[in-house]
Amino acid sequence: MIPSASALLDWYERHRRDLPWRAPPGGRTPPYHVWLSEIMLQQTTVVTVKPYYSRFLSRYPTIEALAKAPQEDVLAAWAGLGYYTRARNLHACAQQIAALGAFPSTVPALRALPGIGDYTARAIAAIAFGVPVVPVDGNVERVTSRLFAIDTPLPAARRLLAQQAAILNTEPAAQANASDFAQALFDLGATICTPRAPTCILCPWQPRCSAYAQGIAEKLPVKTPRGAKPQKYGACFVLRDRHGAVWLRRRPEKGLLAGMTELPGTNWRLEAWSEQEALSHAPAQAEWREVGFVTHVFTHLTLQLTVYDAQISEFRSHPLGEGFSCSVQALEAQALPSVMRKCLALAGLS
DNA sequence: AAAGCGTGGAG
DNA sequence: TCTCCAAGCTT
Repeated sequence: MIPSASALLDWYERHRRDLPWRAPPGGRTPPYHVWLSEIMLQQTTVVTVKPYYSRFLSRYPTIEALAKAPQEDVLAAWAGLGYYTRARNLHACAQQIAALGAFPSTVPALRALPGIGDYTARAIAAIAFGVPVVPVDGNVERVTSRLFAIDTPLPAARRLLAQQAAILNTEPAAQANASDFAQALFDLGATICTPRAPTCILCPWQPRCSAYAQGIAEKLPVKTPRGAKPQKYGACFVLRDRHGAVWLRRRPEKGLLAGMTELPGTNWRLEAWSEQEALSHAPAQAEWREVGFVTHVFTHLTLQLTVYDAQISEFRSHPLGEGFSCSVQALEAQALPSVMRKCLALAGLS
């Protein structure tokens, strides 16, 4: 039996979350805002996104303003949010859309843009343009797996769950209210059909939920466990001149933290570095002092950095490698990822 | 198509 | 401390 779309829409009308990128009932969020929020929300919580979203919109009120901005500035505005390829794709995407002259409104046209995959294309189409499609994100996968009691483990079950989710969309009420229906599914997953301890008592779809009937809602969806992440080691150097400025450099255009600003340092490897070996990678000869360690967990590795600091009189009187000088006041505007901000904080900066 | 790609918060 | 998680995309 197909759960009733109108039951969900009624529930949504009463319990919808008030979010910065969500228009009041009856209103419509501009596609630029929908798109920006969707990119920021990829693998990122609402609480984390909120301050970034409002800051980003004040800085780039229109997609044209974003398109014209230097990539460095966009990365700086994104610093701390993670998954920095999103920011690079966002910028490239803004330029493509600005060149088009209008925001694409169909799933295939959206899908062709950088940083927009199957999920995001459907989300923008449904939310901003009312196209009757269901965006299948983690919320919808969870809701669907419980509704139909699908215990095939993710990510193998992804296609099956997408097919089942499409069944939800066969009702006229769902198709006629595509924007609300999509967001209602998100809210159901975020507030009722939660990963742990779902509140099935309050769920508008509880009478039709197969997992609830079997008492296995909390066990779904099943996920294949992932392997342990390797531990890596590195060292970085906080070099200051007598004016207090810091020596920084830009990371390579590909790979981890691509294009972001960093402290100069060693590469990151599985084997720990001896002090002597680490210091041979220092940006200058100086009296280096070990400040301490920073541990940072990335998606696929754990990194331990040894932080050294030293002071010299003038940067230009030393043979420094690639890099640039940055005043302490200007650090905030740099595209410094969180791991680097931790290192700077340990050395007493920022 | 499996792996790479950030971060901070909750339990 | 540790594991899992949050509106996934790209190669």
